[in-house]
Amino acid sequence: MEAPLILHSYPRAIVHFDGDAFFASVEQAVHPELKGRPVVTGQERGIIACASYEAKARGVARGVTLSEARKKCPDLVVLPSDYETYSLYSKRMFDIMRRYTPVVEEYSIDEGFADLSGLRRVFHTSYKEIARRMQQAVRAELDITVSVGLSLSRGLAKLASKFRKPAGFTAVAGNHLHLFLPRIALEKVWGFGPNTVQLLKKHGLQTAWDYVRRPEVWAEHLLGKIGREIWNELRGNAVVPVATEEKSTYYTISKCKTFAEPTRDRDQVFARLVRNVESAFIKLRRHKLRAREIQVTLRFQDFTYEGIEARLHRPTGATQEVMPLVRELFDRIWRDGAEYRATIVVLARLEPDRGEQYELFEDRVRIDKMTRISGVIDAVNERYGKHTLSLGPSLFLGRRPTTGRGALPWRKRDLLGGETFRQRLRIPRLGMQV
DNA sequence: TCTGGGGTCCTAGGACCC
DNA sequence: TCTGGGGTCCTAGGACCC
Repeated sequence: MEAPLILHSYPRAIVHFDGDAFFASVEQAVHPELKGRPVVTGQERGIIACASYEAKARGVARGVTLSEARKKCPDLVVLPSDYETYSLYSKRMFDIMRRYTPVVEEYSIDEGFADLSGLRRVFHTSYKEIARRMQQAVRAELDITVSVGLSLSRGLAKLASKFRKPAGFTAVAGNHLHLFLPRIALEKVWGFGPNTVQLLKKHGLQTAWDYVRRPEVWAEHLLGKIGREIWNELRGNAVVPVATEEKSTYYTISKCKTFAEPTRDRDQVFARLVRNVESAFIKLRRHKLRAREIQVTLRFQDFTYEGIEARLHRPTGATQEVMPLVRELFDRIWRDGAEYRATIVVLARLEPDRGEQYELFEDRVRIDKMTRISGVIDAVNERYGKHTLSLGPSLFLGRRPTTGRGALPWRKRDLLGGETFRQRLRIPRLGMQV
């Protein structure tokens, strides 16, 4: 038999706080006249990104199209997303949390963790009371609400904060786990997605409690490392620490855009692809990174994909530098007559952009020039809006299509064959024909 | 849940090398 | 030339998250 569940109340005290309908709440805080009204954000995409609780009460949910939402709720207030303001509120929220402990993890824009372990003496009060003060401070200073969960691990704290929303407060002490976990369905558990839940149900489990009652080795055997971690976290054994250092860099940067209408028009699709490439590179430069690999994928009407990737000879942050290559990749995977639904660009093998490193024989003047052009484009777009200034067709139309030529495109999740082909190009030198 | 956009991490299996 | 065993690195793809 496994070790018993922890019985004392808080061997560690981890708080999870989760902004309630964060974007919509921030809008209501900034525009108090919107309080009590059904507010949604996401106007720019035509799909609801976040719905206030008033809107949710009227049946308006995230992901729904605006036209549908308006049918349900004619007096809906629809706002464009204002990420700058949301980020500002997010920062203030985390600053408030850090007044209580430096051990704060910014998990996403609207949720985070804090480790209060050992702070009862500092504050001369209980963990519950400290967590409540944090929650109240956010409400008092930012005029938005957060739901708070207090428990023994990140995994449990997260379940607790979801248990009551909005403005909920749920503390689950070690001696209450046997009351809490049987009320948590498997699909609520952090880290259990649809596939895992299905698998666990096949083994006769229904709740988080069923899961932690199985031996640890059983969990690990079935679900691997993740399974063991979740098992421990749910039993109150905090195996995943609250990570304070901010995640400063990316492994990949991707941009993906679905068309309003599927199309067979080659120029249309290519134009969208170019726009994605530009967006991806803008983000890349903003984070002072360079890419060594680019992947171009087209999505068909039936949700299958076809893509190609190329390793760059030299890491770059200059959009123009890869445009001829993008053209070539596109030409290789394009299929006449196919109906396309989206373009996806992924920049990978990112590395920090620390100054320039030229290799022998590289055209230093040209590279400098392209880097400067990118800088100017960013500055203009920063000031006048994204894509105000973008690349003209001449920059990428210079190279002739190279369709055919033994191209072997890959198809992900090919429903017919089930085989995966991936074409890989190693480009010895960037084709630059500006 | 009929499908929006942007990420991360883990793992099995192949390539390659003693 | 056939047989082992073991280590490392890399990659594709699955699964999950907000």
